[in-house]
Amino acid sequence: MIKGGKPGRLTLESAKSVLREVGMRCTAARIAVIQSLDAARAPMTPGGVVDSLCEYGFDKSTIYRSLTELNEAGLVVRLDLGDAVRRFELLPPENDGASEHPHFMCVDCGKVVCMSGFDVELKGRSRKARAPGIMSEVLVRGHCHDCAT
Amino acid sequence: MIKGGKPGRLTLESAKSVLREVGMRCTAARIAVIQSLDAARAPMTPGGVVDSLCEYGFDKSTIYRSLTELNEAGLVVRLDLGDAVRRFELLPPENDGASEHPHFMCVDCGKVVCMSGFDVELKGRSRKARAPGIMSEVLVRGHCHDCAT
DNA sequence: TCTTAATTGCAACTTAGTTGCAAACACAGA
DNA sequence: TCTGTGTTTGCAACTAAGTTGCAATTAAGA
Ligand SMILES: [Mn+2]
Ligand SMILES: [Mn+2]
Ligand SMILES: [Zn+2]
Ligand SMILES: [Zn+2]
Repeated sequence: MIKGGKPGRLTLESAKSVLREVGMRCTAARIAVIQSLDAARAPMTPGGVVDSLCEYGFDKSTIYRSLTELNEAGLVVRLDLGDAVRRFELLPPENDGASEHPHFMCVDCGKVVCMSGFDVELKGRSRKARAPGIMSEVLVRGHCHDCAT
Repeated sequence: MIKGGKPGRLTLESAKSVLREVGMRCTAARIAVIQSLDAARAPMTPGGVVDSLCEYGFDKSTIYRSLTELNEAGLVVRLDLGDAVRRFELLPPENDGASEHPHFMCVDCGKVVCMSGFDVELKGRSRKARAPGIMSEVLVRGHCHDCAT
């Protein structure tokens, strides 16, 4: 439970404790990356994180490395949302696996939405249709309400 | 209806007629791209097409341009399958829209499978859950049967 | 405070994809 | 079949994202 933070905003202290919990050193770059991801309402591209933090003097290689490390540590998920760019999303604290959810991306405006309230069902049209594997992540592309005519 | 071709293989003549139907000139590069996509059993990355055709002397810029043009002409769909690489897939002749289907990509081995026999249903967990837009393309990621332990 | 391994900034590098332009080409019409 | 014209190509140079090696800096435990 985070105290003193605005809703949806990690405090400096909670960002630090989240790093310590996974055995990573608390560095300015990692904290900045976590806070940048936390401030965003949708998954961010690496370039977006770089843009948002380079102006504070962080190097792009540091940011790329931080994103990779945070992902390997399980604090951040790396999403492949299908516009030829990777995106990173900060997992909620005490992630119990329930945070997996489909994502929607608008093919017109590029907007990405977390479909946290949705389940996905794949149904074979014929009896013999067999799924090619075990589903772990779903991406839906289409036209968002703003872009649908 | 194509005559004289092996199943699933476009003849030279049918590749040409497909180009003429959409008002494009029949050039060696475009025919080669169409045949390369046709020979593949799964959507191809631009790099894959480049690799398969560069050795015959085609330039990579020509191949990239051909893929874009074939896509704009509606002969080829461009899929964004979520590994930060675009893929291209030749549409079947007399495409009636029924060729839209979900795709599966294995997060371990990268294999891509066309899930032509499947429908996707998105169900909101609560009554108020509203889809963020109109679904047009679905990608499922996961572990294929070969890679699942 | 000191020590040491982890992390950073930098600059050079890699690789996919794009672009401008002159030469080559497809094809409609003669 | 030949020709004229607009289209397409190959080339080489370029752009932009992401990666890498390494010396300098820093976090954190002793
Ligand atoms: Mn999400
Ligand atoms: Mn397909
Ligand atoms: Zn939109
Ligand atoms: Zn696999």
